[in-house]
Amino acid sequence: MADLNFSNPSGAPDSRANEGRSSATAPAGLRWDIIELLFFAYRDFVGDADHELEAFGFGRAHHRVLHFVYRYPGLKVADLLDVLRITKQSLGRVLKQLLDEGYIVQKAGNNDRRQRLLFATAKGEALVAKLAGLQTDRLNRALRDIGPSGADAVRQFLRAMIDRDDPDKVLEAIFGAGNPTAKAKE
Amino acid sequence: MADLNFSNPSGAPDSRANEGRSSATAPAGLRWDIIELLFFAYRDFVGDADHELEAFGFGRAHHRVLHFVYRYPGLKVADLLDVLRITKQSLGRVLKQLLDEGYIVQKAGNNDRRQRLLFATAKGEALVAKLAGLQTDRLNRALRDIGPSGADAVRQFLRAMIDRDDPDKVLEAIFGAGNPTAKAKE
DNA sequence: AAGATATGTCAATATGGCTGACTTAAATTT
DNA sequence: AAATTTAAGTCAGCCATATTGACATATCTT
Repeated sequence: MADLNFSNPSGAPDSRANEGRSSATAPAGLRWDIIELLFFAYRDFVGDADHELEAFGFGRAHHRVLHFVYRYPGLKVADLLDVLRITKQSLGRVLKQLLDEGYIVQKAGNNDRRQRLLFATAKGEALVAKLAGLQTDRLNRALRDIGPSGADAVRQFLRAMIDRDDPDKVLEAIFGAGNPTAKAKE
Repeated sequence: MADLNFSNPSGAPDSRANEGRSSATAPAGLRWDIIELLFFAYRDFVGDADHELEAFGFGRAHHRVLHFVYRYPGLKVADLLDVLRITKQSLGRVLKQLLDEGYIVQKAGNNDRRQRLLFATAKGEALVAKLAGLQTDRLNRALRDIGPSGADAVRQFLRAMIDRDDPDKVLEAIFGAGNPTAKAKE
């Protein structure tokens, strides 16, 4: 195999992997370690679902749509656009497939019959629960060792990573109601 | 604006947002909350860099390449393919741009002159450090409130989220040497 | 009646993935 | 020395997912 380490076969500069800080900018050092851990953790986290989705001929985009429609039944198309931060045209393609194949249904709003309120069907629920199950398995494994207080720290960390200006409907639901966080909504 | 809540304008099923468990699979409930927090946290985390990259005419793919080349100087093309889990052809396009525009240079390996070892130039370092600075700012904000033990929990959680079978060179560096667990690294 | 809004759709384009086939140069094996 | 394997690069084309701009339709608001 040769050369499996990062030793320096060409006399070039040494690895910066363990520097802990860069010479370039931040006074207290850049958080290279967490930046990379987030990259790999998220890659493998979504990989669980990606693999399963292939069998259905779906991609990550279908998963995101189905997930939020299942979780927030009656979501409007406009809400979904806010949450996913994509354009109507991009959503249209994916949503049409999910509708055509019976994972989602639309109902006209009662107050405003222009609106198309979205709901997951039983078929849609089954798929989204299967995917969430895979991801939950990984999360449970990762949370097992750090205890309840660690899990709380993780939740608090993730919440604090999210932009709070201009929240969409889903974020309002997450941060608004029964979910007071470190500082709540401020 | 109308209808800013998730109340039920069409008599449809209630929101599942606060269920805590699904009727579908997992015995102890699916971790919907963390699944969603991860989605939003990662979306905003990479959004910091994405926005800045636009000004350079680069995309997320360029960032990933430049990041790992900077962090692990002398990385071979084959290593990069393992880490990013993309094909040679996909990498080729972005790598060529980064080479042409002077963010990365290649050197032939000493032991094996077929290899092209990759190094970030000063120009490349400046860009990658700028991007890491933006992401570090967000991380610092998020970690500030949970204290050192919370930060350790987050690190431990993220490490446990990553697949350990078939690790690439970078993961070997992260998990192998001076990084027995959530501690050390300094 | 006029205007604004919610959704859907057309056409064109870009990015970043993919596969398969092939070349070149250099290392390794026989 | 010759054959094979390996590392990298490239060509050609395909697909998924994103983009913008323009426009149609139905419906709500004024």
